[in-house]
Amino acid sequence: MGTDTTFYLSDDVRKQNRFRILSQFRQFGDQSRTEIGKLTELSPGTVTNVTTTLLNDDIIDIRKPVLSPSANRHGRPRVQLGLNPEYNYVAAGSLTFNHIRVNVLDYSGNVVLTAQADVNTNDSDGITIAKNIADMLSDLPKNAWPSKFIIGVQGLTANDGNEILWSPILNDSGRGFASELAALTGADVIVENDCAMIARSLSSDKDRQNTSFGAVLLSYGIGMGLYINGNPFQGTHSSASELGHIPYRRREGALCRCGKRGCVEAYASDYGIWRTAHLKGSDFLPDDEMTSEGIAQIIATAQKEDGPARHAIQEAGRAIGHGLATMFGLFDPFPVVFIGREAEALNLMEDEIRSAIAENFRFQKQLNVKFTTEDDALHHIEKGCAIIGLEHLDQQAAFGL
Amino acid sequence: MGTDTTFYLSDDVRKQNRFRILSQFRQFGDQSRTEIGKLTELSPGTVTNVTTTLLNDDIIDIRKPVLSPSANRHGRPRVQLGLNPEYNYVAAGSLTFNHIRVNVLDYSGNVVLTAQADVNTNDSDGITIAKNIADMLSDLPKNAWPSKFIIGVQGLTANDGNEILWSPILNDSGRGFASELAALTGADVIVENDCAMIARSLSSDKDRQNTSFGAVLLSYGIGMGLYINGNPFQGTHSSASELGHIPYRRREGALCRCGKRGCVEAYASDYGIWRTAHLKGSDFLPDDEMTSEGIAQIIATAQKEDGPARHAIQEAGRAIGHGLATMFGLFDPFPVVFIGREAEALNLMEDEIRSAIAENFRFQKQLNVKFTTEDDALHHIEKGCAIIGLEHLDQQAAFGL
DNA sequence: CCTATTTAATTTAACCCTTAAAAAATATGT
DNA sequence: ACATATTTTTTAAGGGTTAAATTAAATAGG
Repeated sequence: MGTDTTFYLSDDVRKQNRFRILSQFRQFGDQSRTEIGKLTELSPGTVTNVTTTLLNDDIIDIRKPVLSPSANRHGRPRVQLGLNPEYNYVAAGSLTFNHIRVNVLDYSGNVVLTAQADVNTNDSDGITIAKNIADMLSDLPKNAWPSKFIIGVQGLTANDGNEILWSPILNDSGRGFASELAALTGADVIVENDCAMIARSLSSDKDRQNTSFGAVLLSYGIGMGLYINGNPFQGTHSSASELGHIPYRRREGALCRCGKRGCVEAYASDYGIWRTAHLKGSDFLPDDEMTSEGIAQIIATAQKEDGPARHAIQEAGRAIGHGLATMFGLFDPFPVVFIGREAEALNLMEDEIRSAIAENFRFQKQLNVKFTTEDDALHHIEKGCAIIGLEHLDQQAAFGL
Repeated sequence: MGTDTTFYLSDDVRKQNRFRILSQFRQFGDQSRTEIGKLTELSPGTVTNVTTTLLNDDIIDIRKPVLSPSANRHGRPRVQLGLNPEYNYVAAGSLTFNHIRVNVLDYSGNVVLTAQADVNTNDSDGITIAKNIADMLSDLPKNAWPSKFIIGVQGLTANDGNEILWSPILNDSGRGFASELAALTGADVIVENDCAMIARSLSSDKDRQNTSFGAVLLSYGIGMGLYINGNPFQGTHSSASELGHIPYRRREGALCRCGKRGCVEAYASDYGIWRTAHLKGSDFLPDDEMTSEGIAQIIATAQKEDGPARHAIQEAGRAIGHGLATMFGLFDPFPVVFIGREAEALNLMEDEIRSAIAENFRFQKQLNVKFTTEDDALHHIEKGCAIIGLEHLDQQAAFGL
């Protein structure tokens, strides 16, 4: 929380308290000054001072002077304050294989626009992709124009959010769409790893506050977002934590879409499962013949009967277990949330995952890692992006620039 | 740097600036108030205020009013201030296979005592080990008694420094020596991972400020300490980053001292190399027959001629390369510092390490990671511990408790 | 209807910290 | 001695926070 700027005069204290109070509104919604004071442990006088300047700056708003229905029947009623929706806007989107979806949210977090479109991601250049995205905002009134545009993308993104370093769904030109989009919209464009955003979204859950967990996305690829004791993990310069490309079967391994052999992904992603289920050779990379329906079919069949489909799912489980065991050795064990199309087959792979972990992980006899599943990966990617964008606005509002 | 406590009143500002100034002395040694002011960007008045209270608290000291020989010949001479050596003391030690070494340092960082002893680490209980360590302080005058005792140990240590979770050189009772030592000495005892301390020591190097790097210890085991953009990496609850136990040859793998098969360590540690060089079976775990001299012999032979010794070193290189490639996928590539007995054979393994990385690492065509070597692992372990201990004292002096 | 009671929010006075500017201290050079 | 140079301390002003007092705005009750 907060920011670790140099911090040595009282001006910084004021800004810090401004941010503190904005975060309070962000997390718990509309509140009275009294509540803010109690929860932030700031004195009533300070709350008055800070909220007065926030009101003057149009960052917060006075809501109807409703007094909580059941509570305090006596006394002066509390005045509810809340984030001013019109203070600023952010766009939060997801860019997935051949598909774009964008939400625009006001400063208080309400979605004011949702749009989606199909784009040929792999074959388009950056300008085309940027235009497609920008066009989705055409219905937006000018006064609701976003100043931040956060997009979750499958692939490696730079820590500063300025660059996509590698992506399985974008070519070299397509990777550069962010700067084009910034030029077209005038917004600050930030690209983030899809799984990091899922984790960001899940981390706002009350039960995950300040905990460690990994969000594993099982779909077109195998990705992971990781939180360590409440902080998002990042590599030295990218989103990193590439669970999908941990070596699983080095030498004799199956071909991975990254070009190498034997990655976890080559066995555990949808195309890996498809390949195993259809008894194709380990060099075969499915293309158009693999469809969403085909994958759903495999999962359904695997649930019903023992056979190639179920074996494929189980092999995926072993690969994932191997990858998780490796990660547990480097990051310590953490609870795992599975999400994405194949997550619904977790019941079929859980035994394989757990025994692969037991076989590979050291230092602890019995390791009972908690597994859960979540639905709707796209929703969480976009929610994570929205959180990032709104947090940027909060910092801007609190610290100025 | 600093601490991320809640921060909302001017009292916190003062403490923060106190810490700022102490860190300045810690990093650059004796200085005048003017220099402190310039480097910390605090005003002369503030420097006077803070140094006055620090002087009153006996935390800093007035040095001889030497004025720099060549510089300013006119004007009032600067008064050199410095950390008061007698303010407090720390002990910094290393606990390695059958050996203990301890340094006691005064608050300004001077070593005032060095002692070492042999202990049967694997067969001793916690009380015995603690007594052995405490006895090493017997020559110490009471006024130089350490209030912090930091010890670097091979194995997994808890993030809070209170516990050794697993160690190849300690049995279950031995692992508990820290609390016994605290009781015997009255000091706060903190246990830290040996490689994390090596990395801590190296991170204080000016060229490594705010950078990323890994310190790989090649000796009785394979360990690693990792810095990510200037911050020490820690797992969710332990020192983690166990490079040595990344799966390398899962199924057909050689036996590792951790009980599993095919770990990187099973090929790259001294016993792994010994085993390969002596053409022993993959289940053979050498004991007394493996000596320091024997390892030195293998390295010397490998340097001279092609044969089993050199092949063993090269196989070690492939295992290390595999481990590093896996880490690079999870943390992004980082420069590596090799240290420990086998580091001097880096010239014989570098090609194998690099080609194993090239074979396993994705996302980047040409990866030119910087390799360097460093001598005297024990020295760096102890220096890292000393830095930790003194930093604790600085925080105590600045923030009170 | 008017007043006591209760709770919320603001104002006031005191305190702490920082900084810029002025003053004091302490040397050198002539 | 006296002017000059540099370092350090002191002073006054400004900003932030808090505890306590005050003001505001509602309910309850006779």
